[in-house]
Amino acid sequence: MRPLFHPALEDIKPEAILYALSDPERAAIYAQLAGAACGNTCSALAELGDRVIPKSSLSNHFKVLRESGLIVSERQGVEMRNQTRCAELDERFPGLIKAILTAYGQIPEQLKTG
Amino acid sequence: MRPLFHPALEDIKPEAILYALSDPERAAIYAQLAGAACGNTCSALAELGDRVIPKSSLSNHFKVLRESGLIVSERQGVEMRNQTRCAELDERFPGLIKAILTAYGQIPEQLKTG
DNA sequence: TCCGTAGTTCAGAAATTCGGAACTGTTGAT
DNA sequence: ATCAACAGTTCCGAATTTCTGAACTACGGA
Repeated sequence: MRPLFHPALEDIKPEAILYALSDPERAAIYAQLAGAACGNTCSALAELGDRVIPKSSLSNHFKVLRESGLIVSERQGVEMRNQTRCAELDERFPGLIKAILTAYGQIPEQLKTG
Repeated sequence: MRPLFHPALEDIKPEAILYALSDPERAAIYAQLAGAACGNTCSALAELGDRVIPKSSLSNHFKVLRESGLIVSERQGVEMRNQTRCAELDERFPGLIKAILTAYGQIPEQLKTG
């Protein structure tokens, strides 16, 4: 497996963020991660709405989120822990993530103040 | 020519907004409109960066912006006046547009306070 | 009526997305 | 050591979307 790519904070592009979150399924995954205290695995999120997301699609969603700079993924044994880069991102693009999650009506408690 | 479709405020979807602005060219057009006091025409924006945007592409960009709810277009004689729906949108998705334009580093004066 | 201008629509090529099947890497059992 | 189970990735073909030149429509002026 290829090593996972994570962009440096300064290389994160707004268009990549917007693109990644313009897919409601990905946005829901991201919102879920933003709400989870600890990192979440891939398969834990396979069933967000009514449909079951195929695992290749899910894997791709995580890749898009990761490479846009929204999340960090780290292999932990057989599975993958995924966490948001909220704090970092808010520094680079103030208010952006919060406004997007609010627009989707998915703002988690942790982000409400700030 | 078919009548132009504009979604009602309550029908505007966050994913459509994000998608529309995830294209840097469209975002630049939108930022330009947001900065212009009066509406702007299509062809006035044909040359934003270094490349000249083909007019069919430009027409499509405006269509995407319009149908996502970001702008209103109105025929005025032979040309088209385009205006943003900033105020309305900010009511529906507080802070979203401002945060996006800020992220792109294109926040116009009019939006800086508020 | 005929021409020029602004923008839209059409259509085919190119690029992207989706998802099943095969594969990789890790853990635990025998 | 070998095997099986599991989490996730990669591959690749089908379906969808995007792009843009060319044709077309709509309006205004001469």
